[in-house]
Amino acid sequence: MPGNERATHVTARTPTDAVRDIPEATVARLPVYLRALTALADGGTVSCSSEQLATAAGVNSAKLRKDLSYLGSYGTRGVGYDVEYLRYQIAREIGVTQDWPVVIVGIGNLGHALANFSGFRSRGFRVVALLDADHTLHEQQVAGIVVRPFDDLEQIVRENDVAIGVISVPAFAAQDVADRMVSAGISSILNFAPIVLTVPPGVDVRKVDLSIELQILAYHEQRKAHGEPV
Amino acid sequence: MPGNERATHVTARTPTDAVRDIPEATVARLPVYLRALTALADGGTVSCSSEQLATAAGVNSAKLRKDLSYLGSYGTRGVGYDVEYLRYQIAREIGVTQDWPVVIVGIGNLGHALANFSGFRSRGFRVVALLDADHTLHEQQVAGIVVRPFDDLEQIVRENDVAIGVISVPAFAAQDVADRMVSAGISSILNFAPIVLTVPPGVDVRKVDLSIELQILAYHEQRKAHGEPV
DNA sequence: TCCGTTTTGTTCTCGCGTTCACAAACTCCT
DNA sequence: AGGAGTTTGTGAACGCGAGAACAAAACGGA
Repeated sequence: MPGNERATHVTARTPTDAVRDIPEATVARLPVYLRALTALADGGTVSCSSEQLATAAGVNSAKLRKDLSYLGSYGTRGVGYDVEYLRYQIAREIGVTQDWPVVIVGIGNLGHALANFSGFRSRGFRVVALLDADHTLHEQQVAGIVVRPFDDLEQIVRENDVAIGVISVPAFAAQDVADRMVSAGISSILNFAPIVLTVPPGVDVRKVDLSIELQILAYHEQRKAHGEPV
Repeated sequence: MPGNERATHVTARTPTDAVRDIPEATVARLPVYLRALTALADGGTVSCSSEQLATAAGVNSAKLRKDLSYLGSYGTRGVGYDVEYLRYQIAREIGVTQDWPVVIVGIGNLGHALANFSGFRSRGFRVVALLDADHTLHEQQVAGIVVRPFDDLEQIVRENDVAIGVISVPAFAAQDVADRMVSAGISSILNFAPIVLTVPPGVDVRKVDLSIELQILAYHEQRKAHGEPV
């Protein structure tokens, strides 16, 4: 995805700050590489070539090598990459060597699914709270975590130093939730509500939208059917 | 696909086929415009400028106009766009003026949430079947639809002319499900399993991956914290 | 009818991302 | 030790997308 217009990314950077900045397109692929490396490691693979890893990640090897080159030189020419070493380096670069605390707001069907999603814990995230405005849900346990009132947001963010929030409420409530999150100190939001969120500069928003994905598929599907009569 | 590596898009096009081909980046935004127009129409707005619509869709107006220009000239200079007319034109271009039949495979937590997702019906899709290999789920109703055995896939695809499949099974089962879908005749897949699917040319795959989205946020979050001490 | 105002549709330029192609560097074998 | 074979890391070319800027077209008022 060129540029990646899904993320509203605003970062203040000081001139002295000589941190390599990694292209957004590359950042979006690092998690894929990380997962592929984890799978290789689980399978007992100790070392791999860029070709192998690229295949596992579903990209071509030139792109993979260029992406990795932004992080540094972690391979050995003529040999390949040490799986465990590279895995750690990518995890460190992404920032998932320790767990990030996350709050989920909106415990409907989707919120349930998210709370139960095992990938959270295994991939560098920890759900510290489930919130919902509906008081009939409070005190209920979901995935071993008790659902609390939405108004507890500020307290929870403060106490757990939460930076990432997940919004899985209906569209009409999403902007309000986002506003409260931002004012509580959250600066990265993953939004499942089908609406365009407005947030101040410095806050990152990524959206996941089922109907958009389906409609993109529908477009191509229509093309196939139309282009060549089967 | 250079524009969007999330979709494996292979389309055979005949030389005589003079269908405008719309850039992938534009295709990905059309559903957003469609939604914004629907919201405007619901709010009673009859006509709007590119500026208004762009704001509602969260893009800048130049980009919006350029995107729309790929579809044709549906606006009036000095006036703007007729909301209902433009909405229909975009829906037609995407191919959601009629409903697309969809099957969902994997009725766990996420599958439940997807089955209950109201946006399906309202945005051009119709869930014709819920499938799961776990026979303890069969005969159960989810969102008013009875869960059927995975082995019914071929029959269902044939009888309902299904082109789009949704995969919400665990990662280890996803490739098998995809293979079965493809051989049953499905040519567009929305994959929620955290794995890279391999499919033959001509089949589109889009993936939705929660941990990847979170990890991208984590990367930027780490940067913010590191770059400037709050 | 004519002119000013508004807003679209399009052209142009710039920057980013992808890919190719190759030099550098490492291993292995003789 | 030296050469053949591998594989990484990167410089350069190319193509696509974003945004600015402007010409074309429609409307309204005098």
